[in-house]
Amino acid sequence: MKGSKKNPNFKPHAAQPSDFIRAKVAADIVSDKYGGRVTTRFPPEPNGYLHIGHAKSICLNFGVAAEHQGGTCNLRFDDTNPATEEVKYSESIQKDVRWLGFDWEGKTRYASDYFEQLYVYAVQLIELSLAYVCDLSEAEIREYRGTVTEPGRQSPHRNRSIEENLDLFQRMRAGEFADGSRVLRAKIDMASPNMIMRDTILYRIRRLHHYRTGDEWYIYPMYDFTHCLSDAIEKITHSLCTLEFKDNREIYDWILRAVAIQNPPEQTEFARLNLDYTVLSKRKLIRLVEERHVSGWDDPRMPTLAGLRRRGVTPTAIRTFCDLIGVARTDSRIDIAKFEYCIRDDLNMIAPRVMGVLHPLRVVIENYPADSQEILEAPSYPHDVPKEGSRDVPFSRILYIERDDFLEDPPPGYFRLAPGREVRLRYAYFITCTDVKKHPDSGDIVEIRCTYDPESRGGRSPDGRKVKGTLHWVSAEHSVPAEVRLYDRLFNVPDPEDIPDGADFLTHVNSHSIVRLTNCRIEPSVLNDPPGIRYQFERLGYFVTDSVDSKADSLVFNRIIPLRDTWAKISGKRGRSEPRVEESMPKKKADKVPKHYLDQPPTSQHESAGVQLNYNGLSQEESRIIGGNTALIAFFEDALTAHDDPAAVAKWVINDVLGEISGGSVDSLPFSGVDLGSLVALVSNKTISRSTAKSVFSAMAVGGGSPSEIIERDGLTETFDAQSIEKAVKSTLATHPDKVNEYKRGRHGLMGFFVGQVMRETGSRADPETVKRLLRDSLS
RNA sequence: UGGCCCCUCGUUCAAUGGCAGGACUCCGGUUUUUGGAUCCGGCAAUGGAGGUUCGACUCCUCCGGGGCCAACCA
Repeated sequence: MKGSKKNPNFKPHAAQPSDFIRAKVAADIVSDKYGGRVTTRFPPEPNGYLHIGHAKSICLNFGVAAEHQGGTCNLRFDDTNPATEEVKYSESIQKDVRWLGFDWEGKTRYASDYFEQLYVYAVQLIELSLAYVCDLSEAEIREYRGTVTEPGRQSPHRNRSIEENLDLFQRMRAGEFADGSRVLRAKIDMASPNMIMRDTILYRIRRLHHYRTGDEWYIYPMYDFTHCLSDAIEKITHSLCTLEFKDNREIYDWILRAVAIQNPPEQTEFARLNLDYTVLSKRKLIRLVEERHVSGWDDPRMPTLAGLRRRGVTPTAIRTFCDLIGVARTDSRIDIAKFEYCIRDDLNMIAPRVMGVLHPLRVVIENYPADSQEILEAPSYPHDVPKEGSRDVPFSRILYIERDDFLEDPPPGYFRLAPGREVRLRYAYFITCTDVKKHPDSGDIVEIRCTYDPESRGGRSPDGRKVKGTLHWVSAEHSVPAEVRLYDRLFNVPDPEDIPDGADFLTHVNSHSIVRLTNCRIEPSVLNDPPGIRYQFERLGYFVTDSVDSKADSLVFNRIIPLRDTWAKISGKRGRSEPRVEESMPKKKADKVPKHYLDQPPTSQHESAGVQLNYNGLSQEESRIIGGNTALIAFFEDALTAHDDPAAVAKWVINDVLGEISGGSVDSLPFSGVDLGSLVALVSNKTISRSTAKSVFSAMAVGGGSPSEIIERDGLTETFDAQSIEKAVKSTLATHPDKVNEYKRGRHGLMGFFVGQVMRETGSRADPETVKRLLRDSLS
């Protein structure tokens, strides 16, 4: 309403519409459908925790609003089911949305705040004779509803008087009836092909304590009734939801129309997020928690925002990810690598570097005095990260390096430490391995003996000699002990929900998804930092202290994500130190080569359907298509009265008219069959070209009117003779010399481009065949 | 099986009926005191068959494949 409201999320330099939803919003602003207003909402039910799938919806709803001056996005709890909803969920959801970086206009909304208004709307529906109280039991209602292939039957209570319905509904509210004994239903159509529309249930009786309204209500509204009206109450303009609500759109519109909402909000559906190697359904997430496969909703392996936060993933990474994956109507499953990329990309720029050794191997620097030590200054960020800062790193005679940074018998391509080899200790010295000490019984390597080059302090040798390997390390004496938890994907397969009948998705949980390392050593500088800093442990990955278990005197780090590890890839190992899941299974994908497509002639199944039209020049297929639809037959025959050429008219009816109505009815068209017929006549007698006719057709589809009027109005009379086309061809070629060259070099696909340019220049009035001929002549 | 929706590189998102492009992955190379990051380059797609059109990823038909709907859940 008021464009002056300030929007905390407003991004003044919004990008161009980048998906179909933003395109629709932009179009609605141009057409001034809601007075230029954009109001969205994020409507969670407070019965669980938010996860990364919700993040997609949050980013979309808040994002779309933020991209328009004065745009707002409400946070509204869809709290109509007292059986499952709790304050703690409501609170955690608000916390998570804020953490993600969004804020909502004004107060938090609750559908439960609208219960009284909703009740009034329900009474209105009853008075309109569009709703009735039904006494059927739950099982009976199910039975009366029919199935997807059979129509349902009408409830025996469907035709109660308005007075009786009013009375009963009022008494339902007053608590006179038992739970489940009665419901309020919309009076729609028990034979509707859309199951949702078979007298949709609007209210049910529940003697339950609601976490906000307490014991005030005995009846609670259903989603389909509540959601559209809540949107209307909040003057939402664009109600965005996921694909599975597509069928519900019909009842959404039906209710708003029934109670005569002006400027009703419109629902648009988009595909929900699916991520490889994880599950995102509330039900499955609950099982992971309740059956103790994870430690809780905030287990760092969980895809919940709480889990991601504890893991150390940044809100920025999640928002970038949501931007990157886009919004569409295609069911999809995103490659987890994309998410990992976003996490690393953000952390690389913000995480200070420290050194930590996960699997310590003792190194003794033989020529470094035992009673000596020194402090090395190490930058906190590499040269390519534009941030300042450094920390002190102590060096001494006894060090730890990573166990797999030493190999007694290295394979080709390995350029870390090995007997006789020289490597660099990062920020410190060059060292050369002189000896290996093994356990007398097991033969395990227990210690490496090395010498260092005092001249190479800082990691550079004055004589210019190069070393290929650089290792991270800590001083044995100065480093601090820590537990480090390594996380991996929670499931072994890309799509854990895709399971054979009777199987359980839990059989796919990755038993190695957490590995606890308790002997790790971290450089002491971390003791100076407050908890919660996200570090890069150099050469290993990104880590953060665990917000629950880490204490000042017993550090616990979570690995957020490992660094990319090219060596692991080369050497055929996965990861650095922990068992990995088996390689990705091939994804399920439709068979690209249908095996039996030759089996059935295309029309065999439909020969008997509809009326077989009998006009000269119509193919069997054409007459079947038109004959299958009585409105279309009438339209077709109307057209014939204006232009008696069945073959030509049929092509327009089938290829253009059907395209225009896309599944709807010809009756909704703003022009008549006669108009179409006269348009075809103009093409047939060459008054206008076909391409001009296409423009005229589009204009007719938008505003109606007869072809001749439109041609007159828009000045589409044919004026393009060969000479003026020639001129347009010349100017087109002159403005695209580079394309001309490419064409002459053999890129003949450019012909379409040239034709398109000339057609545009002539306002689609030129004859394309002439254009093409002239172009070919000029380009040869 | 009735209705509705969807099908473009391995993945994902683009392309007013007119040059099939970007990102991630992968593969090379550059660079590097992180086998990270960077930079450069490369591989790679319109599910199939017909039709309309000068021209089809786009419009029409059929086939194939996938998804959603038969809670007093949302």
